[in-house]
Amino acid sequence: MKSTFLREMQERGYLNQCTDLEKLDSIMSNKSIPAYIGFDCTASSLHVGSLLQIMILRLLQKHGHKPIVLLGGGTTLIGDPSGKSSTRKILKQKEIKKNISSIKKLFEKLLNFKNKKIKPIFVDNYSWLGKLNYIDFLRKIGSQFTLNKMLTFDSVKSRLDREQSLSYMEFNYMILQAFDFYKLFEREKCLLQLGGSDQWGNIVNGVDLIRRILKKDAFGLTSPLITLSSGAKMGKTEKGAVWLNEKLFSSYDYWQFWRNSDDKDVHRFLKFFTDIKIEELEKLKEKKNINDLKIVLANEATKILYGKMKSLKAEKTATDVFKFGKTSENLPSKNIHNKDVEKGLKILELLVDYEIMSSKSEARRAIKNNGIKVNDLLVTDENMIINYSNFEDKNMKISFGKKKHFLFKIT
RNA sequence: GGAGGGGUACCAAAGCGGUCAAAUGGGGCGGGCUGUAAACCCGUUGACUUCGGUCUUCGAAAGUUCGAAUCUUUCCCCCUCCA
Repeated sequence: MKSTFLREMQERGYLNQCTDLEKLDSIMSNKSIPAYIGFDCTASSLHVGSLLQIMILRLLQKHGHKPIVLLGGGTTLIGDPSGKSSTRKILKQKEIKKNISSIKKLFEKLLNFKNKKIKPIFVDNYSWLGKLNYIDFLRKIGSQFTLNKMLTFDSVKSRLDREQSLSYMEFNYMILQAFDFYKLFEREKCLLQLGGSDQWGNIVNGVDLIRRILKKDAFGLTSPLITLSSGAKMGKTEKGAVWLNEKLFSSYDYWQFWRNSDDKDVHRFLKFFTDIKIEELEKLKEKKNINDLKIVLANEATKILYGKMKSLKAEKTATDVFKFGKTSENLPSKNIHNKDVEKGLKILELLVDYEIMSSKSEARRAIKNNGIKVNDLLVTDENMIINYSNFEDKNMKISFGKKKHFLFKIT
């Protein structure tokens, strides 16, 4: 492969399927092109499930191509049926707008805005989808799609095969996404759409549409679906989704997320989710054992999202807590009122009130199972009262299990 | 439209008048071992509790009964076969 972008895509394992790899290679090796990835705006942030796509956008920039970030304000109103077994709840337009602006901020952290030539373009497909005239659209675009073909696409077929209902609205999703590509091709000369392998059908439809109407070549490229070695989908933990937003998922937890990767996932993840060069990775693999590589992974991944400072801080906190068993200032902290401490607070109430446990029953259970520690001392009595004597320097550490630690500070 | 089958906890699935807050498996959580891993082992998995119990749950509502996840009626939803 001649194109440096495609070569690195392949080396890093981002490459799954391409509509015409050879031709794309010859184009990309000759000039800089705009390429786009669409993102759903169903939540106020993206989670690690979308991280691979973000890494690909970064890679585009690294090799001198211009990324277009499509935030699907229009398509999110419809809901992509790909890979879903049932219709999702449909969001209000207002929420989607809010989500878009919040997701945009995330990209501002992750992409390069300094170099004018490759500065990302943000587009919201509502700006064209929202204005469509139904009849015109059917005549111009709808006529290019045959039902025969649409019914063969996985996203449609799997729903029908399993006799799960698929609304006419959702059925139209792929046409809208195809239309997006067509629009971006016209407006921004966007030659390439990237996406996860579940987007293949949608992407191919766009490529076809451009060929039919404009008689021009466009390309589609998908990345593999990343799963954990356990087979689970990436990005869900006991805390819920691993969000790429510090308000929803702290940088310390984010660091921990990577640190706790399965051995079998570490090498892949280093390639997928860090900026470390492939050759350097090979050397690292020889130098470090798997457990230390996890620290490298956590550091590098956290660095990309939250910067070097926060990454170092998270590592230091982790070393303090896990290696030295110390209480670290940087643990997730909770403020506790002076008057509560003065009165004395039952441990059960404290655990529930400060959202470490979701109910008193759960808290009781945790204590019974030796899961709760106050300042590293096992709590054996569920009626224990927390007061000043538990604080040292206005600080108290409460631990649930071996990994979840919280620092309580008196205010 | 006709004939059957079914909706049970996070998921799958048993129970088919009391002993059912509901077997079993998966998942989750905690403990042990370890490397903050995997595998394995143990415990736990509705809420509240003065630890005696109490309250709310088996698609929804009404009923029969001393007593219902279990029986009856109506309604909603899903599946299979026929048209």
